[in-house]
Amino acid sequence: MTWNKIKCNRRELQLVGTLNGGQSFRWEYNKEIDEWIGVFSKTVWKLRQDDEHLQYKVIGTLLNKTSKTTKQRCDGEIFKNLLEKYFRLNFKLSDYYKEWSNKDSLFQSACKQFYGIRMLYQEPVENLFSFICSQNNHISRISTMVEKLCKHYGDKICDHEGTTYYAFPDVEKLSSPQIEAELRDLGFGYRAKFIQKSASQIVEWGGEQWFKSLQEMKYKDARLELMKLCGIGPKVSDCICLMSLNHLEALPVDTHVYQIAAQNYLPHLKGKKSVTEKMYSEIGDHFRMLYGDMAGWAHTVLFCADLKKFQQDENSVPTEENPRKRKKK
DNA sequence: GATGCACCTGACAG
DNA sequence: ACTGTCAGGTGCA
Repeated sequence: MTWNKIKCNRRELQLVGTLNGGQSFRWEYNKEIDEWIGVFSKTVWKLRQDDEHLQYKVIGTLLNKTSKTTKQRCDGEIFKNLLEKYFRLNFKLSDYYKEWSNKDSLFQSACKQFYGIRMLYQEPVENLFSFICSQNNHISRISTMVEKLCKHYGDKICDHEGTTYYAFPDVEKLSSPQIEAELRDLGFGYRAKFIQKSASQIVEWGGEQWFKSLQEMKYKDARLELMKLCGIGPKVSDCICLMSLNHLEALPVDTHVYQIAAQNYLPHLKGKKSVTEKMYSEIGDHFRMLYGDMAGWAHTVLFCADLKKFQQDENSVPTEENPRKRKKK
């Protein structure tokens, strides 16, 4: 099978920063051949880049099994459209980088090395349960937990080069009562209850339709609605708003973002033990003031720069302000 | 309404 | 090999 191509240069899309920046936990990079393999939309994808294109192959898919209307279009443009939507390629990113650079000198210096960082447009269900797993947790363990969810409760898509690939399970499956005990046995800890409980709440409130209504709501309303779910607080709620509900002003404030904010913009917040709700909204509002209505996307670029900075600084001497970070993955 | 603390597990540093 | 620490937070007292 040959590679399909979408015109898109490296300034507009940088795969490593976008796929490995903590947005999705399902992409794997093969260094030897410079290719990515991953799953979204019940489809297994291989991706790579040249200077002028994003290249892709569809390794396997369940789409033609789930709907007849899809089947007719599967040979055509459907995969290209899915990919363009996933990477939000309709946004001219370099224009936004210019805009954010003009508004903020820190962004201006950070973005030089970290161009092409895109906000993925993810599926709400996968996004929500992945980030329930993310709380108080390492990226490496989050990835294995997400894979476990897929392997045990998702539909098999295909085998490829010795690995079996699974779609992310639907909410109905995760809502069944025995799930909590099963997930505990699988090592999910206290998150097991959150997953089962949230799933049944979502089913009760209308499943996919409920997510659709959240997209149509104002950001702040959608945020509060999500926080009614068990195991979803301010931070995870903002992750979901930003990454799968198209509320690009949503801005998740985690420990990293707090550090960045206190270090560079809001010095009076330095040295606090934890992020209170008041601090949380102060930090979010500051960035929204600074960058405007796509502040969440802009802050993700800063966040990536921060992650990578620590990876590069691995051999440097840790200080109190910059403690030794654990290796990601 | 604000603050403090327990929470599952395993990856990683010492 | 063998620990202690702690991670992209949240619920509950």
